[in-house]
Amino acid sequence: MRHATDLRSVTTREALLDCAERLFVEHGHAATSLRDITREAHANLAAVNYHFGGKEALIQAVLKRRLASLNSERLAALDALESQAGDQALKPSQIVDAFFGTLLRQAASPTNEGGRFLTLLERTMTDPASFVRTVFADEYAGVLERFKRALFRALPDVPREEILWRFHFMLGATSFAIAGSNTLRLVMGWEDLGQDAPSTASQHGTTVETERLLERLMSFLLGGLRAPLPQPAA
Amino acid sequence: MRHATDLRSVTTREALLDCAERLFVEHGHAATSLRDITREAHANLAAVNYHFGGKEALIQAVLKRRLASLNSERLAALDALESQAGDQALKPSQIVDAFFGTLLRQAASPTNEGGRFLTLLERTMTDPASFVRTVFADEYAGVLERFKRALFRALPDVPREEILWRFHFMLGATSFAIAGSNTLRLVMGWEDLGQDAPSTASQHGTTVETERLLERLMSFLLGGLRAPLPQPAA
DNA sequence: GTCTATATGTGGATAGAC
DNA sequence: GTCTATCCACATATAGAC
Repeated sequence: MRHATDLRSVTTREALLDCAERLFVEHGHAATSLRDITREAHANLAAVNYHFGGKEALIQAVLKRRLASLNSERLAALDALESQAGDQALKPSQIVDAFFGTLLRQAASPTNEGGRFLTLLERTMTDPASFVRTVFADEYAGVLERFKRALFRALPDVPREEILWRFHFMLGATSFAIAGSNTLRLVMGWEDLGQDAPSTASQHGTTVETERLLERLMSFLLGGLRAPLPQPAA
Repeated sequence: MRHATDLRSVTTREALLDCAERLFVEHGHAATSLRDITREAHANLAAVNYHFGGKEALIQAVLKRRLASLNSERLAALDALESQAGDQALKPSQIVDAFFGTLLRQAASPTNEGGRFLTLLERTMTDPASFVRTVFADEYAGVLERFKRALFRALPDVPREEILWRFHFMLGATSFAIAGSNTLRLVMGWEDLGQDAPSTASQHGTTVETERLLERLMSFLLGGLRAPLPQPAA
Protein backbone atom coordinates (compact mmCIF):
# COMPACT_ATOMS: atom_id res chain seq x y z
CA MET A 1 0.00 0.00 0.00
CA ARG A 2 2.90 2.38 0.39
CA HIS A 3 6.36 2.15 -0.94
CA ALA A 4 7.54 5.68 -0.58
CA THR A 5 8.84 6.53 -4.06
CA ASP A 6 5.17 7.34 -4.34
CA LEU A 7 4.29 8.44 -7.85
CA ARG A 8 5.39 10.92 -10.49
CA SER A 9 8.09 13.10 -8.93
CA VAL A 10 10.94 12.62 -11.32
CA THR A 11 13.19 15.09 -9.63
CA THR A 12 14.27 15.12 -6.03
CA ARG A 13 12.68 18.47 -5.63
CA GLU A 14 9.28 17.16 -6.61
CA ALA A 15 9.64 14.07 -4.51
CA LEU A 16 10.32 16.25 -1.52
CA LEU A 17 7.26 18.36 -2.20
CA ASP A 18 5.03 15.33 -2.62
CA CYS A 19 6.23 13.52 0.47
CA ALA A 20 6.25 16.64 2.57
CA GLU A 21 2.68 17.37 1.59
CA ARG A 22 1.50 13.92 2.53
CA LEU A 23 3.28 13.94 5.86
CA PHE A 24 2.06 17.43 6.68
CA VAL A 25 -1.50 16.35 6.09
CA GLU A 26 -1.09 13.27 8.22
CA HIS A 27 0.79 14.72 11.16
CA GLY A 28 0.96 18.47 10.72
CA HIS A 29 4.12 20.29 9.78
CA ALA A 30 5.23 20.85 13.35
CA ALA A 31 5.29 17.14 14.03
CA THR A 32 7.02 16.29 10.77
CA SER A 33 10.80 16.39 10.79
CA LEU A 34 13.06 16.89 7.84
CA ARG A 35 14.39 13.45 8.56
CA ASP A 36 10.92 11.98 8.10
CA ILE A 37 10.50 13.74 4.81
CA THR A 38 13.84 12.95 3.29
CA ARG A 39 13.63 9.33 4.35
CA GLU A 40 10.25 8.97 2.69
CA ALA A 41 11.45 10.70 -0.45
CA HIS A 42 14.61 8.62 -0.67
CA ALA A 43 16.56 11.81 -0.53
CA ASN A 44 19.38 12.98 1.62
CA LEU A 45 18.81 14.96 4.76
CA ALA A 46 20.67 17.91 3.33
CA ALA A 47 18.50 17.94 0.22
CA VAL A 48 15.78 20.06 1.75
CA ASN A 49 18.21 22.71 2.68
CA TYR A 50 19.81 22.60 -0.72
CA HIS A 51 16.62 22.80 -2.74
CA PHE A 52 14.50 25.05 -0.59
CA GLY A 53 16.76 26.69 1.92
CA GLY A 54 15.13 25.39 5.06
CA LYS A 55 12.06 23.80 6.54
CA GLU A 56 9.88 26.87 6.53
CA ALA A 57 10.60 27.51 2.90
CA LEU A 58 9.66 23.92 2.09
CA ILE A 59 6.36 24.30 3.86
CA GLN A 60 5.66 27.48 1.98
CA ALA A 61 6.52 25.84 -1.31
CA VAL A 62 4.11 22.99 -0.60
CA LEU A 63 1.32 25.42 0.11
CA LYS A 64 2.09 27.75 -2.75
CA ARG A 65 1.99 24.94 -5.28
CA ARG A 66 -1.56 23.99 -4.36
CA LEU A 67 -2.95 27.42 -3.67
CA ALA A 68 -1.64 28.92 -6.87
CA SER A 69 -3.17 26.16 -8.94
CA LEU A 70 -6.49 26.36 -7.14
CA ASN A 71 -6.82 30.09 -7.35
CA SER A 72 -5.84 30.43 -10.95
CA GLU A 73 -8.51 27.89 -11.81
CA ARG A 74 -11.00 29.86 -9.77
CA LEU A 75 -10.17 33.03 -11.59
CA ALA A 76 -10.46 31.27 -14.91
CA ALA A 77 -13.90 30.02 -13.97
CA LEU A 78 -15.01 33.47 -12.97
CA ASP A 79 -13.56 34.99 -16.11
CA ALA A 80 -15.47 32.52 -18.24
CA LEU A 81 -18.72 33.25 -16.46
CA GLU A 82 -18.33 36.99 -16.68
CA SER A 83 -17.38 37.13 -20.33
CA GLN A 84 -20.29 34.85 -21.05
CA ALA A 85 -22.72 37.02 -19.11
CA GLY A 86 -21.68 40.18 -20.89
CA ASP A 87 -22.47 43.15 -18.69
CA GLN A 88 -25.14 41.40 -16.71
CA ALA A 89 -24.61 40.45 -13.09
CA LEU A 90 -23.92 36.81 -12.42
CA LYS A 91 -26.24 34.61 -10.42
CA PRO A 92 -25.08 33.91 -6.87
CA SER A 93 -25.11 30.21 -7.58
CA GLN A 94 -22.66 30.67 -10.43
CA ILE A 95 -20.26 32.60 -8.28
CA VAL A 96 -20.50 30.15 -5.45
CA ASP A 97 -19.85 27.31 -7.84
CA ALA A 98 -16.86 29.01 -9.39
CA PHE A 99 -15.34 29.41 -5.98
CA PHE A 100 -16.38 26.42 -3.95
CA GLY A 101 -17.19 24.03 -6.74
CA THR A 102 -13.77 24.54 -8.24
CA LEU A 103 -12.26 23.74 -4.88
CA LEU A 104 -14.13 20.50 -4.45
CA ARG A 105 -13.59 19.38 -7.99
CA GLN A 106 -9.90 20.04 -7.75
CA ALA A 107 -9.80 18.19 -4.46
CA ALA A 108 -11.32 15.21 -6.20
CA SER A 109 -8.92 15.24 -9.11
CA PRO A 110 -6.62 12.23 -9.49
CA THR A 111 -3.62 14.37 -8.60
CA ASN A 112 -4.86 14.44 -5.05
CA GLU A 113 -6.05 11.48 -3.11
CA GLY A 114 -9.35 11.95 -1.39
CA GLY A 115 -9.52 15.02 0.71
CA ARG A 116 -5.81 15.40 1.27
CA PHE A 117 -5.67 18.75 -0.36
CA LEU A 118 -8.67 20.01 1.54
CA THR A 119 -7.13 18.99 4.81
CA LEU A 120 -4.03 20.91 3.88
CA LEU A 121 -6.06 23.95 2.97
CA GLU A 122 -8.11 23.80 6.12
CA ARG A 123 -5.03 23.68 8.30
CA THR A 124 -3.44 26.48 6.35
CA MET A 125 -6.40 28.69 7.01
CA THR A 126 -6.08 28.34 10.75
CA ASP A 127 -2.38 27.84 11.22
CA PRO A 128 -0.91 30.07 13.89
CA ALA A 129 2.54 30.35 12.33
CA SER A 130 3.09 33.64 10.60
CA PHE A 131 5.07 32.22 7.70
CA VAL A 132 2.04 30.11 6.85
CA ARG A 133 -0.37 33.00 7.11
CA THR A 134 1.82 35.02 4.82
CA VAL A 135 1.57 32.51 2.00
CA PHE A 136 -2.13 32.21 2.49
CA ALA A 137 -2.68 35.93 2.42
CA ASP A 138 -0.51 36.42 -0.65
CA GLU A 139 -2.18 33.71 -2.65
CA TYR A 140 -5.70 34.62 -1.69
CA ALA A 141 -5.76 38.37 -1.74
CA GLY A 142 -6.47 38.80 -5.43
CA VAL A 143 -9.04 36.07 -5.77
CA LEU A 144 -11.05 37.20 -2.81
CA GLU A 145 -11.19 40.70 -4.16
CA ARG A 146 -12.59 39.51 -7.47
CA PHE A 147 -15.17 37.25 -5.91
CA LYS A 148 -16.27 39.81 -3.42
CA ARG A 149 -16.94 42.28 -6.19
CA ALA A 150 -18.89 39.68 -8.11
CA LEU A 151 -21.03 38.90 -5.09
CA PHE A 152 -21.70 42.55 -4.39
CA ARG A 153 -22.98 42.93 -7.92
CA ALA A 154 -25.04 39.78 -7.75
CA LEU A 155 -26.72 40.73 -4.48
CA PRO A 156 -27.18 44.47 -4.71
CA ASP A 157 -29.85 44.66 -2.04
CA VAL A 158 -27.92 42.77 0.63
CA PRO A 159 -25.66 44.87 2.83
CA ARG A 160 -22.05 44.31 1.90
CA GLU A 161 -20.98 43.55 5.39
CA GLU A 162 -23.58 40.83 5.51
CA ILE A 163 -22.29 39.33 2.28
CA LEU A 164 -18.78 39.26 3.64
CA TRP A 165 -19.84 37.48 6.75
CA ARG A 166 -21.79 34.93 4.80
CA PHE A 167 -18.90 34.38 2.49
CA HIS A 168 -16.82 33.70 5.53
CA PHE A 169 -19.38 31.25 6.87
CA MET A 170 -19.38 29.50 3.52
CA LEU A 171 -15.65 29.11 3.71
CA GLY A 172 -16.04 27.45 7.06
CA ALA A 173 -18.74 25.08 5.93
CA THR A 174 -16.69 24.09 2.91
CA SER A 175 -13.60 23.69 4.96
CA PHE A 176 -15.38 21.10 7.01
CA ALA A 177 -17.15 19.55 4.09
CA ILE A 178 -14.59 16.93 3.39
CA ALA A 179 -11.61 17.63 5.48
CA GLY A 180 -13.03 17.54 8.99
CA SER A 181 -11.10 14.51 10.05
CA ASN A 182 -12.55 14.43 13.49
CA THR A 183 -16.02 15.81 13.44
CA LEU A 184 -17.14 14.06 10.32
CA ARG A 185 -16.64 10.69 11.90
CA LEU A 186 -18.32 11.76 15.07
CA VAL A 187 -21.29 13.40 13.47
CA MET A 188 -21.81 10.58 11.07
CA GLY A 189 -21.46 8.03 13.80
CA TRP A 190 -18.62 6.19 12.17
CA GLU A 191 -16.18 4.44 14.41
CA ASP A 192 -12.74 5.81 14.93
CA LEU A 193 -10.35 4.02 12.66
CA GLY A 194 -7.61 3.73 15.23
CA GLN A 195 -4.59 5.81 15.97
CA ASP A 196 -3.53 7.46 12.79
CA ALA A 197 -6.47 7.20 10.50
CA PRO A 198 -6.01 8.73 7.08
CA SER A 199 -8.17 11.43 5.62
CA THR A 200 -11.75 10.41 6.11
CA ALA A 201 -12.94 11.23 2.68
CA SER A 202 -10.41 9.08 0.89
CA GLN A 203 -12.28 6.07 2.15
CA HIS A 204 -14.95 6.48 -0.46
CA GLY A 205 -13.42 9.30 -2.40
CA THR A 206 -14.61 8.40 -5.81
CA THR A 207 -15.72 11.02 -8.24
CA VAL A 208 -19.30 9.97 -7.69
CA GLU A 209 -19.12 10.64 -3.99
CA THR A 210 -17.55 14.00 -4.57
CA GLU A 211 -20.30 14.89 -6.99
CA ARG A 212 -22.92 14.12 -4.38
CA LEU A 213 -21.05 16.01 -1.74
CA LEU A 214 -20.83 19.00 -4.02
CA GLU A 215 -24.57 18.96 -4.53
CA ARG A 216 -25.21 18.74 -0.83
CA LEU A 217 -22.79 21.49 -0.04
CA MET A 218 -24.02 23.78 -2.77
CA SER A 219 -27.61 23.68 -1.65
CA PHE A 220 -26.53 24.32 1.91
CA LEU A 221 -24.32 27.23 0.93
CA LEU A 222 -26.94 28.83 -1.26
CA GLY A 223 -29.56 28.36 1.40
CA GLY A 224 -27.34 30.18 3.84
CA LEU A 225 -26.32 32.86 1.42
CA ARG A 226 -29.90 33.71 0.53
CA ALA A 227 -31.34 33.34 4.01
CA PRO A 228 -33.51 36.17 5.27
CA LEU A 229 -31.49 38.94 6.83
CA PRO A 230 -31.20 39.09 10.62
CA GLN A 231 -32.73 42.54 10.86
CA PRO A 232 -33.98 44.06 7.60
CA ALA A 233 -33.48 47.63 8.71
CA ALA A 234 -29.89 47.61 9.92
CA MET B 1 -0.75 45.00 28.85
CA ARG B 2 0.48 41.70 30.14
CA HIS B 3 1.99 40.83 33.41
CA ALA B 4 1.65 37.09 33.34
CA THR B 5 0.12 36.28 36.70
CA ASP B 6 -2.88 36.88 34.53
CA LEU B 7 -6.10 36.59 36.46
CA ARG B 8 -7.84 34.26 38.85
CA SER B 9 -5.74 31.12 39.04
CA VAL B 10 -5.07 30.88 42.69
CA THR B 11 -3.34 27.57 42.48
CA THR B 12 -0.31 26.73 40.37
CA ARG B 13 -2.37 24.12 38.62
CA GLU B 14 -4.90 26.66 37.43
CA ALA B 15 -2.24 29.13 36.42
CA LEU B 16 -0.67 26.46 34.27
CA LEU B 17 -3.98 25.66 32.63
CA ASP B 18 -4.74 29.30 31.93
CA CYS B 19 -1.35 30.14 30.52
CA ALA B 20 -1.12 26.97 28.51
CA GLU B 21 -4.49 27.67 26.96
CA ARG B 22 -3.52 31.13 25.92
CA LEU B 23 -0.21 30.09 24.47
CA PHE B 24 -1.76 27.16 22.65
CA VAL B 25 -4.24 29.47 21.01
CA GLU B 26 -1.55 31.90 20.02
CA HIS B 27 1.09 29.53 18.74
CA GLY B 28 -0.37 26.03 18.70
CA HIS B 29 0.61 23.38 21.18
CA ALA B 30 3.42 21.99 19.05
CA ALA B 31 5.18 25.32 19.03
CA THR B 32 4.64 25.93 22.73
CA SER B 33 7.24 24.53 25.09
CA LEU B 34 6.82 23.73 28.73
CA ARG B 35 9.41 26.37 29.37
CA ASP B 36 7.18 28.98 27.77
CA ILE B 37 4.23 27.90 29.83
CA THR B 38 5.92 27.67 33.18
CA ARG B 39 7.71 30.96 32.68
CA GLU B 40 4.45 32.70 31.89
CA ALA B 41 2.71 31.08 34.84
CA HIS B 42 5.53 31.96 37.25
CA ALA B 43 5.87 28.31 37.98
CA ASN B 44 8.76 25.96 37.92
CA LEU B 45 9.63 23.92 34.88
CA ALA B 46 9.00 20.72 36.77
CA ALA B 47 5.54 21.84 37.83
CA VAL B 48 3.83 20.62 34.69
CA ASN B 49 5.17 17.17 35.17
CA TYR B 50 4.23 17.17 38.79
CA HIS B 51 0.68 18.38 38.34
CA PHE B 52 -0.24 16.72 35.07
CA GLY B 53 2.33 14.09 34.33
CA GLY B 54 3.59 15.46 31.05
CA LYS B 55 2.92 17.79 28.22
CA GLU B 56 0.31 15.68 26.47
CA ALA B 57 -1.68 15.32 29.65
CA LEU B 58 -1.58 19.07 30.12
CA ILE B 59 -2.93 19.65 26.66
CA GLN B 60 -5.69 17.18 27.26
CA ALA B 61 -6.55 18.84 30.54
CA VAL B 62 -6.80 22.22 28.85
CA LEU B 63 -9.17 20.87 26.25
CA LYS B 64 -11.24 18.82 28.65
CA ARG B 65 -11.88 21.76 30.91
CA ARG B 66 -13.44 23.80 28.11
CA LEU B 67 -15.22 21.03 26.27
CA ALA B 68 -16.80 19.58 29.38
CA SER B 69 -18.15 22.95 30.40
CA LEU B 70 -19.44 23.73 26.93
CA ASN B 71 -21.14 20.42 26.40
CA SER B 72 -22.80 20.23 29.77
CA GLU B 73 -24.28 23.63 29.12
CA ARG B 74 -25.49 22.46 25.74
CA LEU B 75 -27.16 19.46 27.25
CA ALA B 76 -28.77 21.63 29.90
CA ALA B 77 -30.16 23.91 27.21
CA LEU B 78 -31.56 20.97 25.29
CA ASP B 79 -33.03 19.44 28.41
CA ALA B 80 -34.80 22.68 29.21
CA LEU B 81 -36.24 22.95 25.73
CA GLU B 82 -37.43 19.40 25.65
CA SER B 83 -39.05 19.38 29.05
CA GLN B 84 -40.76 22.61 28.12
CA ALA B 85 -42.02 21.22 24.83
CA GLY B 86 -43.49 18.14 26.43
CA ASP B 87 -43.76 15.40 23.85
CA GLN B 88 -43.79 17.73 20.89
CA ALA B 89 -40.85 17.97 18.53
CA LEU B 90 -38.66 21.01 18.92
CA LYS B 91 -38.24 23.62 16.24
CA PRO B 92 -35.00 23.41 14.28
CA SER B 93 -34.12 26.93 15.30
CA GLN B 94 -34.36 26.00 18.96
CA ILE B 95 -32.02 23.07 18.52
CA VAL B 96 -29.56 25.06 16.51
CA ASP B 97 -29.57 27.75 19.12
CA ALA B 98 -29.04 25.31 21.95
CA PHE B 99 -26.00 23.94 20.18
CA PHE B 100 -24.40 26.83 18.35
CA GLY B 101 -25.85 29.69 20.33
CA THR B 102 -24.57 28.18 23.53
CA LEU B 103 -21.16 27.94 21.94
CA LEU B 104 -21.04 31.54 20.89
CA ARG B 105 -22.44 32.84 24.11
CA GLN B 106 -19.93 30.89 26.12
CA ALA B 107 -17.17 32.11 23.84
CA ALA B 108 -18.24 35.65 24.63
CA SER B 109 -18.37 35.16 28.37
CA PRO B 110 -15.91 37.17 30.44
CA THR B 111 -14.03 33.99 31.33
CA ASN B 112 -12.74 33.90 27.80
CA GLU B 113 -11.33 36.81 25.94
CA GLY B 114 -12.76 37.33 22.52
CA GLY B 115 -12.70 34.25 20.39
CA ARG B 116 -9.87 32.52 22.17
CA PHE B 117 -11.99 29.58 23.11
CA LEU B 118 -13.35 29.20 19.61
CA THR B 119 -9.88 29.16 18.15
CA LEU B 120 -8.98 26.42 20.57
CA LEU B 121 -12.04 24.45 19.62
CA GLU B 122 -11.45 24.89 15.94
CA ARG B 123 -7.91 23.63 16.18
CA THR B 124 -8.98 20.74 18.33
CA MET B 125 -11.42 19.64 15.69
CA THR B 126 -8.76 19.36 13.06
CA ASP B 127 -5.71 18.45 15.07
CA PRO B 128 -3.81 15.52 13.62
CA ALA B 129 -2.47 14.27 16.94
CA SER B 130 -4.31 11.24 18.22
CA PHE B 131 -4.22 12.25 21.86
CA VAL B 132 -6.14 15.37 20.90
CA ARG B 133 -8.69 13.51 18.85
CA THR B 134 -9.29 11.18 21.74
CA VAL B 135 -10.32 13.96 24.07
CA PHE B 136 -12.50 15.49 21.44
CA ALA B 137 -14.26 12.24 20.66
CA ASP B 138 -14.83 11.44 24.31
CA GLU B 139 -16.26 14.80 25.18
CA TYR B 140 -18.47 15.10 22.14
CA ALA B 141 -19.89 11.66 21.64
CA GLY B 142 -22.82 11.99 24.02
CA VAL B 143 -23.85 15.49 23.05
CA LEU B 144 -23.84 14.80 19.36
CA GLU B 145 -26.03 11.79 19.85
CA ARG B 146 -28.63 13.82 21.71
CA PHE B 147 -28.64 16.65 19.21
CA LYS B 148 -28.80 14.34 16.25
CA ARG B 149 -31.86 12.66 17.66
CA ALA B 150 -33.47 16.00 18.30
CA LEU B 151 -32.83 17.12 14.74
CA PHE B 152 -34.17 13.90 13.30
CA ARG B 153 -37.40 14.47 15.19
CA ALA B 154 -37.60 18.09 14.21
CA LEU B 155 -37.09 17.39 10.52
CA PRO B 156 -38.88 14.10 9.92
CA ASP B 157 -39.15 14.55 6.17
CA VAL B 158 -35.47 15.28 5.56
CA PRO B 159 -33.27 12.23 4.97
CA ARG B 160 -31.13 11.58 7.99
CA GLU B 161 -27.94 11.48 6.03
CA GLU B 162 -28.72 14.92 4.72
CA ILE B 163 -29.30 16.23 8.21
CA LEU B 164 -25.98 14.87 9.35
CA TRP B 165 -24.14 16.52 6.50
CA ARG B 166 -25.82 19.80 7.15
CA PHE B 167 -25.04 19.56 10.80
CA HIS B 168 -21.45 19.07 9.83
CA PHE B 169 -21.54 22.08 7.52
CA MET B 170 -23.00 24.13 10.33
CA LEU B 171 -20.14 23.13 12.56
CA GLY B 172 -17.73 24.37 9.93
CA ALA B 173 -19.48 27.67 9.45
CA THR B 174 -19.58 28.25 13.18
CA SER B 175 -16.01 27.25 13.58
CA PHE B 176 -15.04 30.01 11.21
CA ALA B 177 -17.55 32.44 12.59
CA ILE B 178 -15.21 34.05 15.04
CA ALA B 179 -12.10 32.03 15.12
CA GLY B 180 -10.91 32.22 11.52
CA SER B 181 -7.91 34.29 12.30
CA ASN B 182 -6.69 34.35 8.77
CA THR B 183 -9.63 34.29 6.45
CA LEU B 184 -11.70 36.74 8.37
CA ARG B 185 -9.18 39.47 7.90
CA LEU B 186 -8.78 38.65 4.26
CA VAL B 187 -12.43 38.40 3.45
CA MET B 188 -13.26 41.52 5.34
CA GLY B 189 -10.41 43.37 3.75
CA TRP B 190 -8.75 44.30 7.00
CA GLU B 191 -5.03 44.69 7.01
CA ASP B 192 -2.84 42.13 8.60
CA LEU B 193 -1.96 43.26 12.06
CA GLY B 194 1.62 42.16 11.84
CA GLN B 195 3.42 39.05 12.85
CA ASP B 196 1.57 37.59 15.75
CA ALA B 197 -1.80 39.17 15.70
CA PRO B 198 -4.14 38.10 18.45
CA SER B 199 -7.52 36.56 17.92
CA THR B 200 -9.36 38.72 15.46
CA ALA B 201 -12.58 38.82 17.34
CA SER B 202 -11.09 40.20 20.49
CA GLN B 203 -10.58 43.46 18.66
CA HIS B 204 -14.19 44.36 19.09
CA GLY B 205 -15.26 41.43 21.17
CA THR B 206 -17.86 43.11 23.27
CA THR B 207 -21.07 41.40 24.14
CA VAL B 208 -22.87 43.58 21.66
CA GLU B 209 -20.71 42.44 18.79
CA THR B 210 -21.19 38.84 19.75
CA GLU B 211 -24.91 39.32 19.82
CA ARG B 212 -24.87 40.64 16.28
CA LEU B 213 -22.61 37.87 15.12
CA LEU B 214 -24.91 35.34 16.65
CA GLU B 215 -27.84 36.77 14.76
CA ARG B 216 -25.94 36.72 11.51
CA LEU B 217 -24.73 33.23 12.03
CA MET B 218 -28.10 31.89 13.09
CA SER B 219 -29.88 33.12 10.02
CA PHE B 220 -27.15 31.69 7.84
CA LEU B 221 -27.25 28.33 9.58
CA LEU B 222 -31.01 28.07 9.47
CA GLY B 223 -31.03 29.09 5.84
CA GLY B 224 -28.61 26.30 5.07
CA LEU B 225 -30.34 23.77 7.25
CA ARG B 226 -33.70 24.37 5.61
CA ALA B 227 -32.42 24.78 2.09
CA PRO B 228 -34.17 22.76 -0.62
CA LEU B 229 -32.78 19.28 -0.93
CA PRO B 230 -30.30 18.55 -3.71
CA GLN B 231 -32.42 15.84 -5.29
CA PRO B 232 -35.84 15.31 -3.73
CA ALA B 233 -36.07 11.66 -4.73
CA ALA B 234 -32.78 10.25 -3.55
C1' DG C 1 4.67 21.28 46.43
C1' DT C 2 8.64 23.60 44.77
C1' DC C 3 13.13 24.06 43.07
C1' DT C 4 17.98 22.96 40.82
C1' DA C 5 20.56 20.24 38.11
C1' DT C 6 20.88 17.14 34.78
C1' DA C 7 19.95 13.09 31.80
C1' DT C 8 18.63 12.03 27.31
C1' DG C 9 16.72 12.70 23.01
C1' DT C 10 15.66 15.06 18.68
C1' DG C 11 15.45 18.71 15.65
C1' DG C 12 17.32 22.01 11.95
C1' DA C 13 21.22 23.47 9.82
C1' DT C 14 25.96 23.43 7.67
C1' DA C 15 30.86 22.34 6.23
C1' DG C 16 33.24 20.01 3.14
C1' DA C 17 34.36 15.62 0.50
C1' DC C 18 32.74 13.38 -3.59
C1' DG D 1 23.42 17.75 -6.80
C1' DT D 2 24.38 14.37 -3.37
C1' DC D 3 26.19 12.52 0.77
C1' DT D 4 28.54 12.09 5.59
C1' DA D 5 29.56 13.81 9.77
C1' DT D 6 28.88 16.99 13.04
C1' DC D 7 27.51 21.26 15.55
C1' DC D 8 24.39 23.33 18.46
C1' DA D 9 20.06 24.75 20.23
C1' DC D 10 16.30 23.33 22.66
C1' DA D 11 12.79 19.99 24.15
C1' DT D 12 10.81 16.73 27.72
C1' DA D 13 11.43 14.43 31.64
C1' DT D 14 13.33 13.03 36.18
C1' DA D 15 16.20 12.55 40.38
C1' DG D 16 16.80 14.31 44.56
C1' DA D 17 17.57 18.35 47.86
C1' DC D 18 14.74 21.62 50.26
